[in-house]
Parts: sequence; C-alpha cells; structure tokens
Amino acid sequence: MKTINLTTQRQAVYDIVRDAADHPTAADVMNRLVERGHSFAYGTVYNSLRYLTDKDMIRELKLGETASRYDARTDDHQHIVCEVCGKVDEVTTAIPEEWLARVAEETGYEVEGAHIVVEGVCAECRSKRKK
Amino acid sequence: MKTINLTTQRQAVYDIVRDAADHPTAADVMNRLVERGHSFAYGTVYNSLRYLTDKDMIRELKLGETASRYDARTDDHQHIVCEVCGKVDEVTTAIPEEWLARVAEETGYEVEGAHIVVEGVCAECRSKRKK
DNA sequence: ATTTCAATTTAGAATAAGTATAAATCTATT
DNA sequence: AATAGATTTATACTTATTCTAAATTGAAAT
Ligand SMILES: [Mn+2]
Ligand SMILES: [Mn+2]
Ligand SMILES: [Zn+2]
Ligand SMILES: [Zn+2]
Repeated sequence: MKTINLTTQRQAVYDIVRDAADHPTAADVMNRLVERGHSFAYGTVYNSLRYLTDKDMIRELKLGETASRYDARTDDHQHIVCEVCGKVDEVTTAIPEEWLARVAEETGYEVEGAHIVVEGVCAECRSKRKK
Repeated sequence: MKTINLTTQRQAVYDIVRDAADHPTAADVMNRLVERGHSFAYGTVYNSLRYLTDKDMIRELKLGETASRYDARTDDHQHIVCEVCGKVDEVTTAIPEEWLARVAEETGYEVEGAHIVVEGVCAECRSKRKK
C-alpha cells in the first residue's frame, strides 16, 4: 500500500490539480486536460482523481455543491465560498481545539475532525455590490 | 410570500420530518410515507421538501453524503456524523464568533455563517469496538 | 527478444439523486 | 356550475459518478 504508480494519465491529472488556483471539479479537470492536448477517457479522470485521493496526494472536497472539487493542498485546512460568485478560497485559521472538545463533551463522540464550509461575500463582489 | 399552504402531501411530509430522530433523506421520507399508508408521487415528495425548506419549516442538510438530509430543527446548529455507523447527531455548541472574525480577517470575506460537519465515533460504536 | 500476466485505460452502459414537463386534478371564488 | 390558479401526478430528462468488459500497456520472467 506504500508504492505509488503514476501513469501518464494520473500524472497529468495531478498536474492539473496542482497547478489550479480554484479547487477544480472533475469536469474542470477534464477541460483543462483537453486544453493541454490530452484526451483521456471520462472514467480514467475519475479513476485518477480517486487514486490520487487514496494516496493522499490530493483531497476531495464536498462543499455542498452538486460536484466534488479537488485540492492539491492536503494539509488540514477549511474553505470559504462566496455566495455571489461561487469562488472558493482557503481558510487556514484552525478551528479551536477547545470548541471540538466541547462538541465531544456535548455529543459523547470521540471527535476526529471537522469539515467546515464558511459562507460569505468575497472582497471583489462586495466592492462591485456598492455601486 | 407570507402565507403557507399546507396540502395533505406537504403536511404528511412535514410530519415525517418532524417526527424523525435521524435527519432522514428524501428516500427515507418516501419509505416512511408508505409505512403510514400514503402513496405520493416521487416528485411531490421532492417538491414538498423544497417547499417546506423555502418556508423555513425544515432545513436541507448537505453533509457530504450523496443524498441530502432533512431536519425539522431550523435553529442554528451543526452536525456530527459517526464514521462507523453513519448516525447523524446534533451539535448545539455554537461556533466561536471570534473564530469567524479571524476567518473574515484572513480571507477578506464578509462572513455570513458556516456549515460544519464534525466527524467522529459515537458512544455506542466506541463501546462495541473495544471487545 | 518473446511470453506472460497483472494493472490500467477505454468506451459505453448503468446508477443515483434530483429536476423539468405537461396533462390531470383539486380548490377557492364568481 | 364555470373559471382560474395552484398542486399533484407520471414520466422524461439531467448531472455526476460508478461499473463493466474488452483492449492496451508495461514490467518481470523466460
Ligand atoms: Mn483548499
Ligand atoms: Mn439537526
Ligand atoms: Zn465573490
Ligand atoms: Zn456509531
């Protein structure tokens, strides 16, 4: 379970996700692969994304939209979504351990972690809004 | 936009969600409707769930599973999912305002709120585990 | 170099959740 | 009773993703 086999297609998919600044969906990845001159089967892109996710080279994000997004940052962090333009940005401010401890106490669960999606309006949309 | 028209089907769907202790999916709601002797069209259940959500009588939850779940508690709260049995419980401990403020500062967003899904192992699964 | 065999890719079918459509039915008002 | 708007129904459609079975690849083993 340690070895990683990066085929041409897996490497190309990984490159797209690594180079992306916007947490692309599988469909985004497909389009960008075509832009770079590749033409892999639909299923291969999904297989590659899953493979890379399993190997912890990328993360799959479920942000409450219909399609999953993918992220080459695998360190623990959260996300913020602009309610106006849909942009997704990083949140690195860590959730207080103390809050998680209180949740553990409240629920009786052993808490492993949390997925947080913050919602708001990004700076650009805010400045456009007050016209 | 103020009046609420609770038809038989909408009331029955609402009753299911209100009586549920487990944040049911649309499919769960459909099964329980049948158990109670109803037989509404597939689309009607989805329409009713959306109608009730729009009227703020219930909430739709996107917890990162394939199907949405529904919740008759509409006050601000979060959820915790058991990684072992999949159970979903309530989290009423509020997110620290201070954390949201730091996220706003970090990202430049105007923060409106946050959806949090805590992950962990519930008390029952924990006790079963150490056999 | 050729054979072999597992891993991978491919094309396309299948699935799951939810939405859209258009006809039928219900319900309140004239 | 007639009308009209809202709702329900059955069914078709969409979207995102997974599954399947055949074809291809590529690294050993001969
Ligand atoms: Mn990220
Ligand atoms: Mn709840
Ligand atoms: Zn924005
Ligand atoms: Zn459990």
